[in-house]
Amino acid sequence: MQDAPNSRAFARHDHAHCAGDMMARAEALSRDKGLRLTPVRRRTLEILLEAHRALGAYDVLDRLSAEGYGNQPPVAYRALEFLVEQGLAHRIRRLNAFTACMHPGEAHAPAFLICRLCDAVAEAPAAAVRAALDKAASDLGFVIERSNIEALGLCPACRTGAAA
Amino acid sequence: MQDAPNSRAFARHDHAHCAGDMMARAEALSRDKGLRLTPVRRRTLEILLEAHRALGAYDVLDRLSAEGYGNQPPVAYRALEFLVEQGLAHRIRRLNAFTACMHPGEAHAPAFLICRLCDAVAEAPAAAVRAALDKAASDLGFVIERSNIEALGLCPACRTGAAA
DNA sequence: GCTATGTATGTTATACTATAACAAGTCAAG
DNA sequence: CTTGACTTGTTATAGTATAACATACATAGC
Ligand SMILES: [Zn+2]
Ligand SMILES: [Zn+2]
Ligand SMILES: [Zn+2]
Ligand SMILES: [Zn+2]
Repeated sequence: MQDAPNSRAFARHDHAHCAGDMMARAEALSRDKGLRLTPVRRRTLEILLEAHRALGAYDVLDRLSAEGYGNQPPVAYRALEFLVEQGLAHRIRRLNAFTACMHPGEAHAPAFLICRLCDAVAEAPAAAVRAALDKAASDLGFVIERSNIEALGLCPACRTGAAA
Repeated sequence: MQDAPNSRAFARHDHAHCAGDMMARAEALSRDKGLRLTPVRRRTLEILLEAHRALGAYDVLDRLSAEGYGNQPPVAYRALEFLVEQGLAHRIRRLNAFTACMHPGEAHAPAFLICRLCDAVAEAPAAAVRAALDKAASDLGFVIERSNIEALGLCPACRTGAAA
């Protein structure tokens, strides 16, 4: 059921462990905040974690419907929207896709690094980036509420492996 | 034919002058680089400049077709793609929209500040932001080729004018 | 218990965004 | 005037996202 992950977020790691850890954090977070991490929502998050790369809403929907959940777009979009709002997932606008957050709970304004060859998506720590952005905005009198910082390029593996 | 601009990029200015200036720059740039700034492409850029805010591809298409150009999506998408590739316009992914570049010719990695109330879009200087992003990427061994930096929030006018 | 209320899910239908593929026209070099 | 590169137009279709309504489920009062 699970695609072979073609991304390791730029570094080999014990993926089963990392996914399990994220789920545990998500459940703790839901308990603390009184959120309802229902079966569809939980399964959606698991799907994102298993894929370990950005998935389109319809990719998620395919998997959900194959497991007996609704098979219409709103089912996936609503679950994904919930996860994004709660900070458990992020939306990658450049890819029209979603990815599980790797630092749930920690307040963070992430930057995403997208490899154009292998489609890996890494969530880079971006406190400094966000600070610079806040500065640029406040110079114009603008107050930032949400931000999307996305970069396209080559991940370490693809950079050394291929010349394109 | 021209919408009342609801944005002034956060500052009053002589819009006719600013648009004319941008067109002049675009033509100079095209001459220098041997590009073909054809009627559709030129008109598309003018439309973006007149609107002075981000326009969807279909908004542009409506205007183009009303003026006798083709009325099918590829007409607009191709002209917009050309402008973006030549650095004469930018794509705002958060809005599925396009906006004329306010600094054509100058190498720049812009950040876009999008007001969620009045839809104004400002192109903020973001050299510092981009530098911080490059640093974050290189720490992970990632090489950035293109980036989208977009922020949603409140522009100065909407911040003082309304409490929402 | 039983109902009222809010929330979540399922479903239908449709709107919006984007591109593939091919045909026809334009332009400049040779 | 023919060739070849490029631009525009058109048809058709793919891909992304949401509105609106119906049903089911939970929890909290009564
Ligand atoms: Zn995150
Ligand atoms: Zn890669
Ligand atoms: Zn620009
Ligand atoms: Zn505003």
